[in-house]
Amino acid sequence: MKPPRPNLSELARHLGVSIATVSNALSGKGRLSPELAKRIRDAADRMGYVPSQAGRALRTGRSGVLGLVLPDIGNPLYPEIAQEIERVATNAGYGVLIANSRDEIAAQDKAIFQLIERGVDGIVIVPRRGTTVPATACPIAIIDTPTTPRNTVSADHFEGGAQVARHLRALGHEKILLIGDDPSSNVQNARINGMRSQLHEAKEIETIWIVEIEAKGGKSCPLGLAAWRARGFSAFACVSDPHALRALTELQSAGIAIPAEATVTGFDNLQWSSFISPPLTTVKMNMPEIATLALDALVEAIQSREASDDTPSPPVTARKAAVPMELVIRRSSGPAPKEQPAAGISQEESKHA
Amino acid sequence: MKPPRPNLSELARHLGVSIATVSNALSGKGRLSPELAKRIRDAADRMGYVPSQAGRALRTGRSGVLGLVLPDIGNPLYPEIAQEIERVATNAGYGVLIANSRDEIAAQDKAIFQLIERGVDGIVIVPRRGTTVPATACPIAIIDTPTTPRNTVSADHFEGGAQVARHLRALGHEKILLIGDDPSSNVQNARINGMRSQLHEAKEIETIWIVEIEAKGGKSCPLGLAAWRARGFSAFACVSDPHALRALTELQSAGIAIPAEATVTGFDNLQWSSFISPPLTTVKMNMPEIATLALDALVEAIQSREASDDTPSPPVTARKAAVPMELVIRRSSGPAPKEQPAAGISQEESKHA
DNA sequence: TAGCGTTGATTAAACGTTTAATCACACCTG
DNA sequence: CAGGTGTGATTAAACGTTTAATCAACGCTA
Repeated sequence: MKPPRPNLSELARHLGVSIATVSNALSGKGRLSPELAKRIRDAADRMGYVPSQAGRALRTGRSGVLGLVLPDIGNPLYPEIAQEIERVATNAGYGVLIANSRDEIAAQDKAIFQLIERGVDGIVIVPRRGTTVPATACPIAIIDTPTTPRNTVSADHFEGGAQVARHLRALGHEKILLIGDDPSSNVQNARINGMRSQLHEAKEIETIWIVEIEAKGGKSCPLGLAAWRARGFSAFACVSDPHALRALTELQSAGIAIPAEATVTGFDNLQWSSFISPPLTTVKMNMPEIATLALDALVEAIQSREASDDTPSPPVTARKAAVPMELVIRRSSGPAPKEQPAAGISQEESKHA
Repeated sequence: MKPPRPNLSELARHLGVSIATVSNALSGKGRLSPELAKRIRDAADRMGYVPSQAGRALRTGRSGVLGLVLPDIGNPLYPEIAQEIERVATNAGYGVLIANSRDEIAAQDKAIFQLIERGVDGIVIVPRRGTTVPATACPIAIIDTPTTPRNTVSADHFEGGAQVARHLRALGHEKILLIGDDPSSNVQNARINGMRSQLHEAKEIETIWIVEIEAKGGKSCPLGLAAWRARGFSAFACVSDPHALRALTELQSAGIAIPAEATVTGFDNLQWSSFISPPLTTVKMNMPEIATLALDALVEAIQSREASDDTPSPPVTARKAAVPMELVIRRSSGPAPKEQPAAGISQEESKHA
């Protein structure tokens, strides 16, 4: 009842062989007879041997752990990223250490440093908007936007925006309001630029930023969308599902029917977007592929670093930098209403099922 | 330009002292003159010394890493938990390794095992509904519900439910629909039981489970809430914000005004719940305190385990098992409508601002 | 039969840290 | 001045693994 956790020497002693032989048998590296190898492997899992990561890490210089830096774990956008990174990493034999940069400019660098201190073999970073990732001694993959200077791989936010815009044009919308949250976000700008790229012939395109509105109206204040509707804007294209949700409920509770009287679209296909009423038209990232590309590149860099020096090097590059997004058409988007409502229309009028 | 990562012996050689002295100076453990200690510390961070976790872990037997097992990282409920655990753990000098049990019954055990394999010092588990956590060789904290047998600490979901119910009663609601997702969830049952505990004198209380409705109607199908409204149910109390969102939008798009004609409440105070229209009345967990309690207990267990044996022991117990929840009253809840609408009412009628 | 290549196993060093044990030395005390 | 007490530093072992180097034994060939 002494050793609930045998180690290599325990095993070796018990079997009457050397430590190296046991190590070789379990890793399949050295030369040894097949029958002895099998005998050792059997004994190993009979005795419940589990290798010490610490010992291995010390010897090999690699910990088998990757770091994941997220701007704000609480933000509903990132869990899906975390989920996929974790899945792919686990498949590749890596553990994932999380770090939260809490959306603060300094916290990101500190988080990265702490991960390195913990001995991670590589880091995946979803950068806080507008920050630059410091050069580090271990390989780094950056997931931001395809046009961000040192980006490794990301969704093609621009093309995703273009898809939304084409969808809205096909539905006949002429006056479209683009709703962003923060103009300093690379991702949001890419999406908005993508939308604008397809809307040159539209009658009127405007962009509003929620942080600017909230700076005046206070946190969670109304966005005044009913007024935009009254001015004839029939489509409200948001840079993320939570904002679409905000728009959708604000319009609904102002008595404007979706999609009959106004169209609302989002981005990211968050879990609840499919079961609200009406279900939200949105754009989905191919996170499994993004995660796979990022981690493939990262793992390759880690392995090639093998016996090399470890001077800071630029972020790794993936086989493909931009992964297409997928437009998910649901019922929150519909044909532009025929009649242009007169300006100053009351919220109470014009109601259909 | 050779050594971007000096180690203790490098430092020692450079300073002309022994390795042990350097170690002592940096840890403040042994006996040495203050001025030498300072000289060593200065040199250490001038040369950019960063200790090897691997070496330390091997020697001390502790990795400084905790594992966090979540049922489904993609679920919007868990990120906040992850965020707070990460925060508290970082403050306590621990790293957090995440593991996803993907809501599968087997994956949870595998995830736990993998964490142990990676050498974590302790594990925080938010158990998948209805599973039992296996006994392990390292300390474990379980966050589920206060009444779950081996629970360490959690929000007082029952009392939270009671608060919602008292709020609804105070508003005059007599016919209340409780909306759950999955009856096998401990948390959801606790919340529902808590609500029921305060509703004995109410006229009519019913509970519906979304998984059962979807089993018939398909994923994301309507819940048929307008019909319940027509039967006179004026309050729809959901076990989580996403379900409340589903209910709220379903009612709104059926032309039922919130809160004038129906009240909707949720749980968990997710980020978007404050800025939808109307803002959602919900109940908030005190995650910072829960995380603190769980980690305090865990860290204490880790330290007391010091030189002790490492036979499996039951989950750690916290100073306080149930942390009160906080009712957040917003505009989605309002007084019960005066007139009881006649049965079979059409969705089109009875509309106010 | 001496020499050689191959096979199957062992020896020993190394990774970087912590820490108990030791040591040299100076200072006090009886 | 012998013996005891601190002080400030060093020595050396240990954690568990990987792996290059070594070695014994054996079957071949020359």
